[in-house]
Amino acid sequence: MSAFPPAEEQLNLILRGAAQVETRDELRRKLERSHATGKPLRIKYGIDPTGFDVHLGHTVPLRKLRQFQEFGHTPVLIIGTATAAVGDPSGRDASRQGLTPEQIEANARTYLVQIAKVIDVSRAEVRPNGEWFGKWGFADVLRLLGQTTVQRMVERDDFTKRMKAGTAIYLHECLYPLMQGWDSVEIKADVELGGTEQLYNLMVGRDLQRGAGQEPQVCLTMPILRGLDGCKKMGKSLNNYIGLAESAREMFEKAMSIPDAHQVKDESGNVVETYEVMREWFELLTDLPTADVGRLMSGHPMEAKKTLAGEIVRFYHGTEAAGVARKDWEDQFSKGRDPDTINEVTVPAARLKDGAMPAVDLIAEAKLAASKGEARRKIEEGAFNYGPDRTKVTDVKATVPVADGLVIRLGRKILRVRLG
RNA sequence: GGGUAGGUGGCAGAGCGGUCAAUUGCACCAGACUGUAAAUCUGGCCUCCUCGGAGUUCGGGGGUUCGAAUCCCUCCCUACCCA
Repeated sequence: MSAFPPAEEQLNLILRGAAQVETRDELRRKLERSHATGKPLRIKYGIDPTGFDVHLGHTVPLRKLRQFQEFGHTPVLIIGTATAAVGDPSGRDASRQGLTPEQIEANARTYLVQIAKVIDVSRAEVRPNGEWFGKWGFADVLRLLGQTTVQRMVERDDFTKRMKAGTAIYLHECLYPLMQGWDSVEIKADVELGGTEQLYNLMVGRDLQRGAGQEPQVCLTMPILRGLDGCKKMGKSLNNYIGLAESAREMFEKAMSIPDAHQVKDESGNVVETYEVMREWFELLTDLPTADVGRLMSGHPMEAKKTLAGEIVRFYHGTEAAGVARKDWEDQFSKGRDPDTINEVTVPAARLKDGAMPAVDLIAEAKLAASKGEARRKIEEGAFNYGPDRTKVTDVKATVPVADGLVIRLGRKILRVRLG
């Protein structure tokens, strides 16, 4: 008796939302065998600890991994401690900076904490790939390099683009796909997950596994999540992401700011293609059935987006927090009231003169603007106001009477001042 | 090793002795409009203030000049072609 659901049933769910499978038949066979023998499949997902934040873009494959886990398969998380030092060239138009071991170590820890919000890490295998690459000598590296050719490496789209654009491609970047592929050999992966831009790297894993006499892994890619701009890939470098560590409030607000749709235009300004960004987010980030999404999308876009934002927040912060975040958002932006909870900033009481301080200083002190010059400009633009009746300041030299608990606003930003 | 073209503000990309804190586009911020979306229009986008100015910027260092992002020397870096 197998604890696994029938292969066909698993297959249907697994393929939902997926971009590509190499190959579908192999996946079915693996699922059938696992169903028959009761032996879980080993599902690999690799993440390079290159920063502090895991963001929603990562969760697209992670959620797929979670689905496998719920069926009873074994997630194998590769923490790219060795590969992070190289830097993945995939989808890049410039070479990526390698990191120091200390940074990598610190990042790896924070990553796991965040990943635990999506999958059950206690029931997953977590393997830093420094585990094996750390033991390698130069001869091992050479053997790995002998597994591919310059032609095959160079035919990749991202390298071709960089060659054309004349940006540097370093040799060590060519090593990256081989390393990632070798991880699959080490852990005997049955399936590897990744974004569509990972297809090349994933396929290298198949070759290396074949070379090592293993059954090649199935490559399953997920669509790339667009960032807050609704256009480019969500990522750290573009600062268009929602991090898993962010508060319910931040998540909700950011999710609400995504465009409903994004239009791609040609040089003469004609619309070539339109993406329904909101629908993509629904499909990649929530479990709502397709029918529900369709119904929401044909209703009022703002309602649909509130549902979307609420679903995202609920997953990471729970139902209650999602409700609060929604109410706060509605208060602040729809009703033009202050939300119940406002971030606070402490201003030293010594800065006050006769209970007041120059508006420019207040704004700079509260970090609502990057510099005093910017604060001045924002005042002139009429972006600053304070207090319950939203007194607007337009005179650059004006002072603001500051009492403990005063609410100040600049554009969409809002803060409560505490005297310290 | 030889040759050629380059390194300018978050990115792209002008400028090639004074009028350059540096045209323009993208990104970003704010205002109007609104659904805090998009589109559109407007303003802003190195820092400081007493708003008139002042101080630091154009790969690093040095030099020529009354004056340099712009000329010279040197070092570092990149791409392309040849070997």
